[in-house]
Amino acid sequence: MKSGLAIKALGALAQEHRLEAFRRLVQAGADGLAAGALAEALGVPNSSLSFHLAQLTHAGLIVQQRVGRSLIYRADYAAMNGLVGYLMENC
Amino acid sequence: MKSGLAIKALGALAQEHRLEAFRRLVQAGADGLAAGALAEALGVPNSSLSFHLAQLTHAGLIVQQRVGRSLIYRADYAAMNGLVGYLMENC
DNA sequence: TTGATATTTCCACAAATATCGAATCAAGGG
DNA sequence: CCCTTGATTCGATATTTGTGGAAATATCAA
Repeated sequence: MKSGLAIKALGALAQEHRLEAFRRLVQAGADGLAAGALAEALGVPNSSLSFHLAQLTHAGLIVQQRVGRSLIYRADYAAMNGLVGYLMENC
Repeated sequence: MKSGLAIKALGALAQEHRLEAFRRLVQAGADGLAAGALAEALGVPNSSLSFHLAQLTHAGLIVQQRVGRSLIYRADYAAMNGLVGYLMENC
């Protein structure tokens, strides 16, 4: 991982709702979670969460898949490992 | 480490100049680096770097010590390990 | 096609962050 | 005491980020 991407990932996780959302996606594992379920769980309006999910997606930390009407989000473990690896190597 | 502090640390590292400054402080080891030396190395005005060092300090990632006219900054390895540990446990 | 559901995009606005010159503060030397 | 050096704080400004209602998009079911 190069530093530009690491900065994006760090910034994506450096926010209360996003860190919590990511944590829950990690716990949810391969099944992932629908955007709506996540919004309700976090007590955040849909539009706000959508913004945060976009940030996490843009940082490469989560991925999106449409299933029927729902958009399922999943944590990208490899990206997370890449970030931790970067921190351990460089810092 | 609890999530509030993790968010502060993530946010502190999620910036080009701060990540680079922290990286250099880690490499510098126990000797640390003076604020001025760091500012010159990064090519950032003193006042700007001072702002960034304050952010890193507030997040607990670095510590400050006055030596004569200079303020020496050092990376706090324990804090960094705490952050990585938090990420590995929770995410 | 109409309607219901799931979610995103748009918009406007509030709040936080980044930048950097100038003024200020601390410490040491002559 | 005065001057220089090293660094922070202040102040003004530009940029980015976060928020949430309303409108738009997508999918499915009847």
